[in-house]
Amino acid sequence: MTEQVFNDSADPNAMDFNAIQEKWLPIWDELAPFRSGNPDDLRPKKYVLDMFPYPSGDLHMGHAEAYALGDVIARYWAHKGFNVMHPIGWDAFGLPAENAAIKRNESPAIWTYENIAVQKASMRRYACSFDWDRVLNTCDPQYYKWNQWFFLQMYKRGLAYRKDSAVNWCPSCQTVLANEQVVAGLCERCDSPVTKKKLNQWYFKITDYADRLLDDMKSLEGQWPEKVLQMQRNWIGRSQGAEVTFDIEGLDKSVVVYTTRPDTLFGATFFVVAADSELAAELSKGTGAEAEFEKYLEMVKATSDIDRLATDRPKTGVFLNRYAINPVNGEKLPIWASDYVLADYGTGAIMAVPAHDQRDLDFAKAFNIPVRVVVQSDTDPAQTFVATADDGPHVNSGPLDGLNKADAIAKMISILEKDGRGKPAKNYRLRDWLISRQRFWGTPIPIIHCEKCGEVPVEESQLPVQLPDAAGLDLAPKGTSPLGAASDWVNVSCPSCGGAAKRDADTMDTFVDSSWYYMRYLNPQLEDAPFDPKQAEEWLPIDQYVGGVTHAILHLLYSRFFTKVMYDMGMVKFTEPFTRLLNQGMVVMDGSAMSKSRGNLVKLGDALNEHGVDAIRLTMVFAGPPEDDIDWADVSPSGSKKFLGRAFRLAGDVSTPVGVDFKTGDKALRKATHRALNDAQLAVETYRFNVAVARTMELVNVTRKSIDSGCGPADPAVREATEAVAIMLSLVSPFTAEEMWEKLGHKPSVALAPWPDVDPALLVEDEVEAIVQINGKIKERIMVSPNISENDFKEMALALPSVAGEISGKTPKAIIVRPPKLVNIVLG
RNA sequence: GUCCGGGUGGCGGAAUCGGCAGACGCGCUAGCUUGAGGUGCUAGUGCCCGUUUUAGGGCAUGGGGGUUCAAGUCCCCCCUCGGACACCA
Repeated sequence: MTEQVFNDSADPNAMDFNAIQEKWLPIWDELAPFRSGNPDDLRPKKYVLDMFPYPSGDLHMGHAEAYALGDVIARYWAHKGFNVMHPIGWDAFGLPAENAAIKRNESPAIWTYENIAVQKASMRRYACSFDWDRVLNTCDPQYYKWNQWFFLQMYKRGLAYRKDSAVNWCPSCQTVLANEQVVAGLCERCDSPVTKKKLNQWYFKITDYADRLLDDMKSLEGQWPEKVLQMQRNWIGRSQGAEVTFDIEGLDKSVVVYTTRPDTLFGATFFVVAADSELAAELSKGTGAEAEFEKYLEMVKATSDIDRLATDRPKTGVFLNRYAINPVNGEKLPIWASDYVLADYGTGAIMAVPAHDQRDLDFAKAFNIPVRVVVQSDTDPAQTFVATADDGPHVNSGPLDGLNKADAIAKMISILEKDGRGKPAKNYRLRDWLISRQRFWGTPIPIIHCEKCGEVPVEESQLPVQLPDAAGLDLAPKGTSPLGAASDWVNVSCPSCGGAAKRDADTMDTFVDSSWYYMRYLNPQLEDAPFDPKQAEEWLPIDQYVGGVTHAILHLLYSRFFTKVMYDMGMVKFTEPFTRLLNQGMVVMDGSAMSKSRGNLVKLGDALNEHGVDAIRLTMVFAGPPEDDIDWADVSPSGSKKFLGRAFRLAGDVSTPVGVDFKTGDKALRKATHRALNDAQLAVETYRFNVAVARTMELVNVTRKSIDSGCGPADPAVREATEAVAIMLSLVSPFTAEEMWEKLGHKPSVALAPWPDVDPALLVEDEVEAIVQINGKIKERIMVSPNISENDFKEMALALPSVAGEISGKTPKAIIVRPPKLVNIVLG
């Protein structure tokens, strides 16, 4: 409301941002400058993609930053003559819609489509350069049909399977979670402590692709943030080592362990099996230790995941009254059960080498188990209780004595292989992707369970398996899918035998939806395939992906997996979906994340009402490097607005007609213009958008000076500069740029104006400032030709009176000459 | 604990190769414009010392060391902040 009071409507050069927003939006709707589907379009293609939003309420400041940055890139490539595809859609399945539906007692679809409409209107207002002909919603049956289709292809290829397993269970959401959705023992969505539950669930076999997911990252190096690559590497967690087979004393059975340090086998002094493994139960039988073991196991089961993850948790365990035989020296190693060994990693059993593994040492200390050093080092783990992991000569290790780590590992593996007691092995942290969810608002799993025939896939011709009407269904979380109660829907006849059967009532993890959505944008309406392979060949892979780092593992890993599966199916010819990735930072307030509860929430709508779309976009882009967080307390939208006014006023001052020959214009201003264009394009291409804006500001400043106290408004160079400003500014603040473009006498839209060619001749300076140093201290500044010869430069420096005076009598020790930048005379 | 990033004025941040540290902006100060200003414009603004008109000098990119004619940039050690992972054998 302050706006009306201070709105300077008397000044004909002032901009009323509300008016120009209202003016241009309908014109842009009409012109659709970012439509990318024209088959006759011969421009080379670029695919720029922003991560699609989840439709929970209106857009917020975070969206505003991400979309401003994506827009700079998309608009830039359009100016550079590319046919840019920049689509948007909605990640529309998921829990918030379902929770809202429960609260409002209506279908999740209503809430979802309402929010989509709100967000879509905000995106239009925000001048996002989206291609509105390509929109998709993942909750539309035309979309999720293809989730089901992909599921069936996975199933055919043995990549979708069901198994019984202790899965992560969120007691609050009442559904299972993928490993990736458990953060520090808590549910990613609601922060409730996650528990374990034995369930039969569907998985995608992402572990089959572990090596490729890891190795193919080579091609992403330098294109993706190193941080994201590192996180994915850690998540996949490949390790190299060996499997070693131990016999069990008194049992006709052997147990295999996985170790990364087979070279320390002579240092093993005990043996541990995961307390919650089948193996532990089996080994404890008939030893007299069963009762002890059962008691311990109960305790372990009662321990929550967060407690298990506590850093300094003391080691616990129970001796099973059994011994494993060390295959290299025949020693008897006591077998313990403990929860520090995980049942689902490696083989669930380990050889314990306390001298060289901290966890084993902690355990040995707790239970008074001997420590035997087999790799020499300065400190003694038995005394310091710090395990040594350094390289060094092996001792107490028979044939390995004297060898270093690498040689000892190789030798031990060859010894074990010869005896048939072991072999090289790899292990991964990555687990298969659990995709079943016990909730309503998701893609139904296209499987029918028949008592006679088992699991029967739905015929492809019968897809989509549509969600039933939510009306009459109880969506409240209760541990089993609400779909199970939709009797008309769930009861079907078996496609195989025709007998009574039931649909699988679970729905898919919504990350399935987002694993391939970027391909659907090619033909969102296509009916007989997920996408047109010809279009895929033209547009994919994505040239530039923009989104938050929160998806560093989940979405980006799953998408890479899907792409590789599609490659194997012959559907696409590339193996990585996202060629370049930009992770924008967050918008925070006073150092912490904005939230209603903290009371530091800035509403995007309020910010736009107060400062206008252009100023907010400019503020987002100019605040700093895109990867860094923006603290809204540190930035100045009113400063942005002021600059936009300055830029806009240039257009009003230009007095030459459209088409005037720039070549006759003021040379200094022309140079500034071409320098700015050159620097800005380089900056945009290297994600230094804030620097591109700074160069635009500089050009505005020198143009102002030229008009007021230089060549004057009638000089053609002023038009050239102002047109360049309009085009550079259109990346960030399209309304102002469009208004300038019109004032300059051009037809809309400035978005379609080609980026002016930079004249290399104008980038060359006639004279540059050089510095003359004596002993590294600046003495003089002189103007020299940029291609001055080394000798001329040196002579010129030495001839300077002040320099000559200082040298007089002394012989310089060295004269460093770097034309045309500096001369450094070292007197010593 | 392990692995990644960072640390530059009062603030956000610039700085292809090692070559003028602090671009651009915010804020601040003074002045002009204005009935008024939260507008516009002009000038100034890293820190310290010095300068009656006449002026220059020193110190500065978390700290310490090193390489170099020359270091924000390269090397070593340390401090510190942030993020990710966290019993993965």
